[in-house]
Amino acid sequence: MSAGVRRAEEPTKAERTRQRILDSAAHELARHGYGGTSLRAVAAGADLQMPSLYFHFASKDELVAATMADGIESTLARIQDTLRELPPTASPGDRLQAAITAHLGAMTDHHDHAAAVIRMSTTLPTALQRTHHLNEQSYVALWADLIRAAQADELVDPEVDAGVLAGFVIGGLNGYLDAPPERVAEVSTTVFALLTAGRRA
Amino acid sequence: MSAGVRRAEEPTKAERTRQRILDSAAHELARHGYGGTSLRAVAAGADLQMPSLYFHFASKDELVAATMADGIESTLARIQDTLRELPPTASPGDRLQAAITAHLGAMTDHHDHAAAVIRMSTTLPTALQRTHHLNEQSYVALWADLIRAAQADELVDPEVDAGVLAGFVIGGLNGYLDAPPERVAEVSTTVFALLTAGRRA
Amino acid sequence: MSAGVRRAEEPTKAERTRQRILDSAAHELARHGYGGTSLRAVAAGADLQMPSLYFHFASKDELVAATMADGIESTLARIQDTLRELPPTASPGDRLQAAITAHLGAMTDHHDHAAAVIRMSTTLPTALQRTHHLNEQSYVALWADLIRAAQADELVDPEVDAGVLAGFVIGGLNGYLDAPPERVAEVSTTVFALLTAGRRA
Amino acid sequence: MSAGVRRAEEPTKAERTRQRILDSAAHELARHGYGGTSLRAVAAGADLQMPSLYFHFASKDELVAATMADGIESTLARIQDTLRELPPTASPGDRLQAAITAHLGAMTDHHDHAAAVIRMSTTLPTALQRTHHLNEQSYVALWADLIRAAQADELVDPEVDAGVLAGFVIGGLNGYLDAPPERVAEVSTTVFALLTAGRRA
DNA sequence: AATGAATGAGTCTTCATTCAT
DNA sequence: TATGAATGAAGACTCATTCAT
Repeated sequence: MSAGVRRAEEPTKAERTRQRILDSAAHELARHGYGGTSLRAVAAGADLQMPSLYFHFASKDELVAATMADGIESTLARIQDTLRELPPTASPGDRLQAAITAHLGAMTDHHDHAAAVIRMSTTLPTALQRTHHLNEQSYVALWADLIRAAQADELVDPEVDAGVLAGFVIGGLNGYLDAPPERVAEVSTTVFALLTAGRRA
Repeated sequence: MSAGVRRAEEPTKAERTRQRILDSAAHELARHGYGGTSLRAVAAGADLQMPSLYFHFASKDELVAATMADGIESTLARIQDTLRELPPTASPGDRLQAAITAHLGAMTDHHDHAAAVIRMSTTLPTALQRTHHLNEQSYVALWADLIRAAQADELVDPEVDAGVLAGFVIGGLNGYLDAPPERVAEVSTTVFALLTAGRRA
Repeated sequence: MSAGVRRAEEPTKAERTRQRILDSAAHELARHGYGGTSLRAVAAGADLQMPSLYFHFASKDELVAATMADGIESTLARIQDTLRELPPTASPGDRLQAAITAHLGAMTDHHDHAAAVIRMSTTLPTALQRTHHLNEQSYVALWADLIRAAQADELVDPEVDAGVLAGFVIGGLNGYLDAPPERVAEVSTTVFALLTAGRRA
Repeated sequence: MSAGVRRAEEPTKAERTRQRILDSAAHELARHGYGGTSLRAVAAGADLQMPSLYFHFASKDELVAATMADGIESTLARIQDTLRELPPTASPGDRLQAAITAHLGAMTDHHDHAAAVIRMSTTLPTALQRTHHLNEQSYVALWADLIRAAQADELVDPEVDAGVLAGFVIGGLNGYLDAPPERVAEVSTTVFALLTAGRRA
């Protein structure tokens, strides 16, 4: 305790515990879904007794909501950071390719958090569904924008509906959730080739 | 009943009840996952008391396994029937297009059964995972074959790995699980266009 | 059914089934007690479906009562037959020794039936306790008579209360319920020697 | 509580609850056997709700095992304490007599605990049988030693097998489980007289 | 004489949650 | 900041029993 000066970078003990809980929750939720995840297991994974969770989260649903937010935000942030770091000269195609790689990378790097979001989605209690849908839609919108830019560039077939295609691509990519990290490059290339097939080498 | 001859088409009372249970189970499992599905709810959906389930299935796991088998088989059968009914002159492209439509059609027609299979997969207890994985693999193999035939015909880019692509397509299509039936045609066209983009109009 | 003449010695099909049920019930009751015995197991042991028991017995309690009566009666009958078959010249000591051997013999020959009676006694529902106690008392009385006769003959210490001793002997003998048949003779001799120790070789 | 020093004599709240549960379990098990004892009844007898039992015992079997251990240990301890407190000058006969009285006393003082052990023994699930058998054998061995000492002293007929006799005596004594306390003296005398009949006044 | 189908009450057990400490 | 002790509701599953066949 020792009344030290607290820097922003040094997380509180409470904050560290909270993160351990979120990690454990993601781990369990990814594997057992909402209904199959018990707080006992979450607590055990965070080296805590069950009631201690209530110091950090008011209820199971609040914990689940926080876990999902954590997962979505980190994936979104990753893609946005990746795009932002591209040189201004990057073409729509470069941006699309980078997004694909970033999405696959997020899935392998934060496997449990991504998996929790993807797999729990439909088994959520109605209270949590609404929030999830909004998040999902804004993510689809991000991809639709990327695709539209590529279509404007004639890199992707302009006939295809960008929204439909965005949903298809996200669903397809999510199928590689459990793929080993070393296949990321291959999948990324394959998917990009598919989207841009027959146009500009 | 009175000593009548039983035709194959007249299901037993037990068979009818069993099917009601499977339908109800699919409904619940699709919405709440394995861990979130209670036998009480399944029974209620089949107009039965909970213990009556045990006359037809020995345990929750056996019921879930039967539900999954039901779902997979009906989708597989649908695709295979569709392909079989195509004229012998049908090209690999026709077959691929027909499969896409059949998959989407199965998802909308047997929504709950398909959804149960797709959504439960990862939250299954380990005992049931094995069976599921085998089914899944044989389904992926079916699609890989369709794709390879199209590649031989130069309709799909031969550079792309057929297995990877099959997984991607299935994942992408499954994303339309909840899409309204009237969009099936649009999605089907879009996906086919995507796969064959830039080749033979 | 073939309208045959029925002799007293040829048991009806129903009678045979009933006996199979009683045997199976004794087997289960001896091993699991009243509360631990399920009718399903009893039926299985008699090669029947559970509801079929109700054709022969109106309820679980009636079946249990019949099983106990069966067990007690057969043991009582065995001892009485043994005593009756002794020559009129048999001494009280001979009769006592014969009874001991008969009791031990009944326990090994009709092991399950004897065990059911002995072990279930205290775990019975109150409705059945009464009947059991009456049977028990008349059995103790039989032994008290045998002991009193031996005391009159100065073969057993006349100072000892015959009732107390009868209870002790029965309890002691019942402890050998699971003893292997080949030890019957040894136990029988030991017990008789104990009762008559120091008197008339 | 207020930061007090905990003495060994002051049992924890948990320890007190645990003992109440054990007492209630003994009460129920003695009357209804393993299969007939419901945790609901045990909890009620301990002024608890059923699930609260699981804070103290992980399962029904663990509770039953603890109850049996409790019963056996307390009886064993009682006899051993009694023997230890005898003056060094006590003869084998004195020791045997004291053991008989101690066994009967334990049965009346800790009636339920003793009865639970005695009556449940045979209806136990196989998992618990093993432990019980070991306890039983060491108890028989204790008695066999006492008897052998008395035989060496010619107080008990040396011809008789000490092991067989020990089993017989324990079984016989256990028959008095439900005897009223005021008969303990009479039974004790009777049994001792029986064992030593015809020898040394 | 026996069974197939079903059920209400009850089994053991786990759940999310509370609250005093 | 965390835990020890407890609980009401619900979980899957088994029970004895019924009744039409």
